[in-house]
Amino acid sequence: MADVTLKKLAEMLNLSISTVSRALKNHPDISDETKVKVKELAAVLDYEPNTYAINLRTNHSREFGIIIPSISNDFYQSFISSLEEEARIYGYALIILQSGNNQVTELENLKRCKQNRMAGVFVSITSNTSDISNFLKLGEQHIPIIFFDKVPAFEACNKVCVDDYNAATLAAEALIAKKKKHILSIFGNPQMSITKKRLSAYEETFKKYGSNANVVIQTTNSTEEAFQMVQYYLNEKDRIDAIFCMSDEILIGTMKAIQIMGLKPPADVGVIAISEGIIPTFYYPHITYIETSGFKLAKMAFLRMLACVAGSSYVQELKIESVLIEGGSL
Amino acid sequence: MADVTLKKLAEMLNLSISTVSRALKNHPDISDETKVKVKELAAVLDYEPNTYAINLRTNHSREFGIIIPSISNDFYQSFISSLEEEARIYGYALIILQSGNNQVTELENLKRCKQNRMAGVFVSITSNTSDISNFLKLGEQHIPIIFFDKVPAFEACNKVCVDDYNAATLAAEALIAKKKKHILSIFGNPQMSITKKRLSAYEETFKKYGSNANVVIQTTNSTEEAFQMVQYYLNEKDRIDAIFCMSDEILIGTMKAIQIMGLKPPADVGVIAISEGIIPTFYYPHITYIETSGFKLAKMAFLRMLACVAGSSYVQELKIESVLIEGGSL
DNA sequence: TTGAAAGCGCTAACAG
DNA sequence: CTGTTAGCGCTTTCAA
Repeated sequence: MADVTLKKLAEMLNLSISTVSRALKNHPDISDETKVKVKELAAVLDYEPNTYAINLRTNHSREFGIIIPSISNDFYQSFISSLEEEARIYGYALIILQSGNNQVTELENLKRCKQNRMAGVFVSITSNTSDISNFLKLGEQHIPIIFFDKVPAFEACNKVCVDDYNAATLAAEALIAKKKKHILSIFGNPQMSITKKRLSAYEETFKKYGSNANVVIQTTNSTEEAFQMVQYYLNEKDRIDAIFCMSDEILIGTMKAIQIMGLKPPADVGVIAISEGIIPTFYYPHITYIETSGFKLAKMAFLRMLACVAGSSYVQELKIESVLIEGGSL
Repeated sequence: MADVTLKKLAEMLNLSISTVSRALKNHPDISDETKVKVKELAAVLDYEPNTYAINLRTNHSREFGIIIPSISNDFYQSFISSLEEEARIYGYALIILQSGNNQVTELENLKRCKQNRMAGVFVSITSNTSDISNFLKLGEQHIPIIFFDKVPAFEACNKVCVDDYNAATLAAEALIAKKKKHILSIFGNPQMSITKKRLSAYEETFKKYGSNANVVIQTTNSTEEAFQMVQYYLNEKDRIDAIFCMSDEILIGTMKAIQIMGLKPPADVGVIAISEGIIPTFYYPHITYIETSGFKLAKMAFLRMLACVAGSSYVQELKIESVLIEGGSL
């Protein structure tokens, strides 16, 4: 069966193409009688407007691009999942592009977004991306860009991210409230701005409360390293009484070590993490964590995008406050 | 800066639009001299063809749709991640549509794929989808459909999935090899074909080997239920010596129960699962599992899709063999 | 070797 | 209230 087009409908009804077009969109100029006739036939023939023609004509599509280092990450997963839901509700489609944390691929993906004249692009940059001039170029083409999570330091762009100071502060406060005295605190790659922010807020909080706790700060790049590190500290004579994990990755290594030694939180050692929220439920008791939810962030990013698409031209930096979720491990 | 079009290039070079178009695509009719001239200017002005116009003209796009119950699932995540990589390499974009395991949403998504004249669609159906006539309609529009993972029972369609018989057989064989005698075997929703297949292969294998093991079969719908169930069985006098988990979901509940009771695999109880492969590494020792990798499945599905796009019209059912990954928990 | 022209399906300004 | 017309940017016959 060949495609049903406006032309075909028009011919069958002995109307002009424009009348049919208008009738279908409820244009006030068209008589009710005609509207009914047209709509009926369209329904019968299962007419569907040709998206390509509409795109060409209007010079934009209802597609958003999203460029992320990798989809294999609980945070991005929840972000995407949530974003797709919103997008669908508003009649937009979501196109996923992974950069593999590689700047070259990231740029290629950006180019695709430009070529395909996306309605807008969400970006979480790679850890090496410093020059964002290429991203800003899309702005000239009136393609709004919303940076989320891993955002550039550059000021004049739309950003939506987790409030890292807030998250780390909450974690420190929870440890202080539980009167922990010997705390192993494991942070991620010290080069990343996320680590810097969390670390400084964490340390400041202990100072602010005049805590006398012995806070050991360590950094690591992998689950495996965290695993080794925690084993080492748990074997010391003056054993630590709590562990703070800056990320899910670190939490996984930490819990492996705790399990191999046959220890049980919170009695043997307290555990608290900053997490997306899935991993903490894999253990018993659930891990107490500071939530950095991709869901909420996605809702916020999407709202900002809608505003930009609608013409908002000013730039905003939005932050999401975290909350403490008690799991029983601290 | 306004968009650069063929027309603009043609005017600037005093050539016709068609000549410019042909020069850009290396048409043999065009002289080398002209080609160079045109390409140079195009490069300088950063000419980019208008995708919308091309789509309209050629009546197809380089976009694949993928409809899944939810992206929040390790298996789909690895599948999508892998599929996106392949797609990008071949110049295709991937559009994600979640059905939320809801048939109505699934149908809406399908409609979108049709409306947007996707080059092809990958589908993993909801657990309730039985009527796939709507999917097959896309075939009439020459939009190939590849079903993966959760595939319909209906014969005449392209399917790519895990070999469930094989996976369950491997698990049973591993348990027999370890001489386990009292095995709690937890399966998922008994309505789903995946459960039926795995269960029958599992039971058959014990029979085939003439095993005298006491194999307790249970089914469950959630992590929480599995958690309760495992606790119950671990508290019995004649305690089980191994647990088989049909899915990651079940494995998580199982491990929670094992942890709360302070038991350590494999000495206290053996554990084996059918899994995507991420979750088993969260525990120590790693869980021994039968791998059902989304990565491999995606590569296969993509190849099949390319063939279909290229015109292959016959229907195939492809299966992926699983492998046993020793983690140390059995 | 190049150009002219038609047309993909739709929208919208303009004219009746 | 309805029709005519031009045109979005590109591809592709057909003609020169």
